[in-house]
Amino acid sequence: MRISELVERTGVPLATLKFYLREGLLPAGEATSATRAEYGEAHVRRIAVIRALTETVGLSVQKAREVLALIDRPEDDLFATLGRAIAALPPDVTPKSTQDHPRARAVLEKLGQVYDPGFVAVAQLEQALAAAESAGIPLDDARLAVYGPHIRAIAEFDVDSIPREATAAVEYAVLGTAVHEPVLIALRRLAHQDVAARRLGKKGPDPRASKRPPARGASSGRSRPKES
Amino acid sequence: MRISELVERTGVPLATLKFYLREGLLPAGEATSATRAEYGEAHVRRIAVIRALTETVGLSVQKAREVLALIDRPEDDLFATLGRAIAALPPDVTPKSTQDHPRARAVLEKLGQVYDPGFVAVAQLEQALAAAESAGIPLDDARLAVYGPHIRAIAEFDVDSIPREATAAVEYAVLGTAVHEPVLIALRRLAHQDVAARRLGKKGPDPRASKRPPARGASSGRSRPKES
DNA sequence: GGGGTTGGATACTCATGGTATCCAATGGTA
DNA sequence: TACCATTGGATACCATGAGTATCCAACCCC
Repeated sequence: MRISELVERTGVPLATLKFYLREGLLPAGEATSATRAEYGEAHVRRIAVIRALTETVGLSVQKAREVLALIDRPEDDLFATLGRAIAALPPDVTPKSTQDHPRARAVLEKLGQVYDPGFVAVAQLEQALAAAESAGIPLDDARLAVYGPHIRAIAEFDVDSIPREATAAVEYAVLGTAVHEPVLIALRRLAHQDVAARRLGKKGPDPRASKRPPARGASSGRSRPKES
Repeated sequence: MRISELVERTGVPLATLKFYLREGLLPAGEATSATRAEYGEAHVRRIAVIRALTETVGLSVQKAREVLALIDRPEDDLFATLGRAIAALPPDVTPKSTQDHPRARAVLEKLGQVYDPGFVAVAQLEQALAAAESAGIPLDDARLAVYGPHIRAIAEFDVDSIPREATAAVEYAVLGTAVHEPVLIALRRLAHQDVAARRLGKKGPDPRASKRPPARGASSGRSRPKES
């Protein structure tokens, strides 16, 4: 298909597609002449991934390019590739990687995970812990004892669901890590609202008591208050 | 203390503090004369929160101001305030709020939570689900069955740990929601790496052996769920 | 064979998030 | 009391990022 059809199919403006082409996010179509190139379904999909990465995951064009490059030319080592992908994900961490990450180390030790300062995610965790601390809400042991196992269970499912085949595995792992984060965050926010509504005696026709009803399939509440 | 001391204490440049003052993120000090104002510990803390919100949580100055305003002048309704805070958190969602959110609705129904299109977080979830889908990794039932309960358990702990006292509750809830998100994300990334190392035979930047037994609740690695 | 796409290059715009200058009033110190 | 560095406040400036818009010349298809 021609580029104008890509515009129609994806809803992305022509100028923006040209920008993605320029920036190397979107591979060029197959040139059929000096002024014509042929694009395929792969381009449509790629554009959707670009938008997902930039708009929803919140990556800069630069970071999105790095992630896409990992998918396009996966290193043989899934583990290292995953590490590189994580380095491209927010929050950006200042490359003082040589330094010690005391909070992260303490947390990882409590979780029984290896502390390796070479992991970018360790620096990200350190930064997040420091931020929580300076906001006056440090991650105490009780909270960690809750967060740790639940997050680990999620991560185990994630890793188990990675396909075996090497190329697919990289793409699945990299995109899955990035793209499910906003889902988890949104689920937590909604759960907060749902739990808060039930616990804190919500106004409205839901005078349910403080005990949590079965989480799955147990609908029956309705009409939760809306914010603004 | 004078502003120069704030600079020392926080490490934030004077020009930047003036910028925060201008933008209304940081309240003015108590003026003692036309060219002198007194700042206190509260200002030091506020600056730390501003940095946490902008650098780690990734809020724009505009959004950070909204969140801080909620903390400074909490509405009487914790629930509504929390909703407003969530609306300031990324990802930014296009305000087509009237519209239907089919994916989010389906997910919430499966979780037994109420679907209320008025929640900003519902639109955020819809966007995240759509992004996952277009990246080729939709949230299938099996994954939801894992994510849902674990996230809910986390959310229940979060809500239970909100202090009773009204003013403190708002600050705690708002900052806690925002500031623990990067922690959870970092924990998941590290858990991915840890689980992957154990499952797939580790070869990271650190050749240290993985001597720990298969961690909690682990089923050994099969793979292949992928149903995209 | 001519008008409407293209590809490719270049230039421009807009919003953010700071920085830097300038100024005039201080006010602590000598 | 003189004086100069420090403030607050206002305004101007700058760098980056993410597109947008324009041009142009080569095409293609009708």
